[in-house]
Amino acid sequence: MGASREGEKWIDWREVRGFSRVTEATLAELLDGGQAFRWRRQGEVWRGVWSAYVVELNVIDQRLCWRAPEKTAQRDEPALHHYLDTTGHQERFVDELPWRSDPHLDQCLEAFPALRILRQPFGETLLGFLCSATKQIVQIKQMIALLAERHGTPIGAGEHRLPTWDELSRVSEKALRECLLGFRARYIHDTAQVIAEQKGWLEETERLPYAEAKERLCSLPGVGEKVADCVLLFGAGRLEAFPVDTWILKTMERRYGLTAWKPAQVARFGRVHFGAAAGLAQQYLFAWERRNGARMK
DNA sequence: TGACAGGGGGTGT
DNA sequence: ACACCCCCTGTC
Repeated sequence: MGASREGEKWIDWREVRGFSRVTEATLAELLDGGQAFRWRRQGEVWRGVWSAYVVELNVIDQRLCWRAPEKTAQRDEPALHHYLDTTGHQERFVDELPWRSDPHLDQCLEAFPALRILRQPFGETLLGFLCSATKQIVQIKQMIALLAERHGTPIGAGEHRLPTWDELSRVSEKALRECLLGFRARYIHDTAQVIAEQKGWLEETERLPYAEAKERLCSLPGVGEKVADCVLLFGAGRLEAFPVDTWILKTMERRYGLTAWKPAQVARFGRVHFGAAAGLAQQYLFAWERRNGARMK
C-alpha cells in the first residue's frame, strides 16, 4: 500500500483498461506534450490534477497503471476513464487517418502507439490556453501551478484545484499578474467578467456544433482561432479542430513541403488532408518533431 | 557560478 | 507590422 508524502493512504496500482501498447514515450507525450499543464513527474510516476481529481499514472510491465488516494479512488476511476477517453473510439479515428498514403504520418503513428487526445474539463482548458500565448510548456505549467496554489481550493493530497471562472472573476488583475501571467492577466481577468456575467455560457458553448462553438470562443478577449481550436480539441473532444501555430507551420513546411503557406491555408490543408480527426493527427506530428526535429528553425 | 541577451506553441490594433 | 509582459534557456 503506497503512502504519499502527505501521509494519506493510496490504493495499489491498478491497470487502466482500454489503453494497450502504451510506452513511456507515449505517456510523456500524452501528459506533457502541450495538451495539459498539470502533470508532473515524480521519479517514475506522473501525478496529475484536473477538476478535483488527483491521480498518479505509471507504466508497469508495459501496462498503463493508475492509483489515487484511498478516500477518493472509487470516484476517481470513472473520471480517469473519461479523462483518458478509453472508450476506444479514438482508435477508430486513428485508423481512418490517411496513414496508408502518407508515409510520414505512418511513421508518427508507429513511433507513439496509443497517443490520444485527452478529454479535459472545458473551463480549465480555456484557462490553460489563455496562458499559452508566446509561452512554452514549462512556463505555462508554472503559471497554472501558481493560479491553482493561490486562487484554487485545496482538494487533498497536497494539491489545489484550479479556480473556476466564477472564482477568477473575483480575482484582481494585479493578483493575476503576480502569477507570472504578464499581458495575459488582462485577457483572463476580462474573459472571467464576460463568463461570470452570463450564467451557463461555458456549458452552452461546449455543447454547440464546432463552428458555432469556435465563433463564440473567439469573441472572448485573448481568444483567437488557435486558442479556440485548442480548447475545442483538448477540452471538448472535437477531434476535427486543427490548431495552427508556429510549430505546425514549421512542421508542415518541413514534412509536407508547404513553404511560405499562411495559417489559413495550412488550416485548410489540414482539414482536407487529415480529415475528421485532423487534431489527432497533429498531436502525432508534434510528438515526432519533439523527438526527431530538435531545432526546427 | 553568475550575468546577460534573445526569444517565446498568440492576440489585438 | 508591432506592442504586449517577463520568465526561461543557452551561452559566455
